[in-house]
Amino acid sequence: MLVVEDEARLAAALQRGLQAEGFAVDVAATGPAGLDAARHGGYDAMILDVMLPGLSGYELVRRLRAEQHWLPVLMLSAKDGEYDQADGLDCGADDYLTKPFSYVVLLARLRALLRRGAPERPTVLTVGDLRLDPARRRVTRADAEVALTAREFALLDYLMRRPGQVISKIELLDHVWDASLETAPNAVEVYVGYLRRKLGRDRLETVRGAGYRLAT
Amino acid sequence: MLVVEDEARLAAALQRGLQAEGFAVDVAATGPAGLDAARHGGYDAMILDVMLPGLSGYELVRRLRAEQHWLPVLMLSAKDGEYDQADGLDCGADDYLTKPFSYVVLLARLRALLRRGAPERPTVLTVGDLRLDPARRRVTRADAEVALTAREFALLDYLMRRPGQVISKIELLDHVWDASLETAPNAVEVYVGYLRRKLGRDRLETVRGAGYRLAT
DNA sequence: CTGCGTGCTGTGAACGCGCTGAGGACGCCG
DNA sequence: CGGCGTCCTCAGCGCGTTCACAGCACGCAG
Repeated sequence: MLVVEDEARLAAALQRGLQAEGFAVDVAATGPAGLDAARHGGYDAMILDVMLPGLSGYELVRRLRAEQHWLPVLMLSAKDGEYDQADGLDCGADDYLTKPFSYVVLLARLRALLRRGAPERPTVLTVGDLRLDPARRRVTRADAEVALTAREFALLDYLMRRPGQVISKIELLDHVWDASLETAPNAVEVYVGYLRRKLGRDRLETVRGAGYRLAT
Repeated sequence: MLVVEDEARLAAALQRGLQAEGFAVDVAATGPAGLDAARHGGYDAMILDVMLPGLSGYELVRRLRAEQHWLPVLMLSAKDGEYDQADGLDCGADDYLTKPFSYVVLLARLRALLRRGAPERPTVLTVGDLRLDPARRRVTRADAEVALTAREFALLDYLMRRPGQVISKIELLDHVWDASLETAPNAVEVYVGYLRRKLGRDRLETVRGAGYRLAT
């Protein structure tokens, strides 16, 4: 279990309590430290405070999800207004608890979370000011809607699930185009071109001889 | 009555018992199957286990409510902790029973639930100036009544429960048409055409290669 | 500088998706 | 039995999408 909480007393209490339940518990006191620990992996779930020094809980989850980490996250917040529950869940948290909370409730929710297993992928992908919503089949760039054809959408979808990574044309052909169908590799170049025109020139980088990369 | 319970023996017992009381009973054994059945509508109430394969009872109710389904839900759980009660009810369940329970109590609560009727349901679905009343089987557009056939109504009903989302023809065929029956996908196109003529051209958007979306 | 390889893009053609009108099958009612 | 409404299939058409091709731009090596 990973606990990310800056308030020392609460963190210690959580650690003791969870250890008593048989969990192995690590504590991180700042946003960046928490993110690093979560990235490192090996945890079954994370308990995460919203108000953190260095990096908010929201931002932390968003980054984690962007990097394809699907660790179950239980969020804690003192707020019940300004930031609401919806915000937390939208960011990719799996459950949400407002302070003050009963310890029993926390445990129960944690167990539920572990039972449920890894969360499904979030409903919207976000990279920079780019947003892609698979359910609504909508793409926005800086809140302006961008009309994409089916193929363009599928390609961008694939790229946005691994932002910053270089993805080869072959891989794109295999996954975005029907594997069986023999299509010229040039098709990828063509569609990258289309996307560049619609999304902005420098968003998709060419890595000569290797593939393409979505700028983060 | 819809019973969602994965433990086969209990499910069978409930079915028999309820049928003896004069209810028509369908059983679903997994979370997703239960959700689909509940979505499809036509039930007076649902008996729902919390621990389900695929999708927890909590999540199931949450999604159901999010989609504007106000079916009365009686939740069953092996837990009796503080968490489960509160959380089950928070999720939108209407009553809560912990296992093991007496069959008489179950029946009594069920009756109470049915008497009480659907929970503060907004009796109509509203999207823009479109209104659909499932109970009265009526549809109005800008307060003018629109006459729809049964199939048109079912299709619009399904679309209005997920406004803004793209819904594929396959999904529509599965849910609006009888799953068993093999119907040509073209039927969907035809009925979308009918609806467009009656509701206005730009209310139903076509997303080429993906499906249809009800404009919000 | 020339030559080569890789990637970009404008053109245009074929394809196939989705829309529509026509009409047949079926059930309901008088 | 005939009229009517609904459901659904079918075939044709329009048009957006997809993709191949060829010529061009650019980086790199000799």
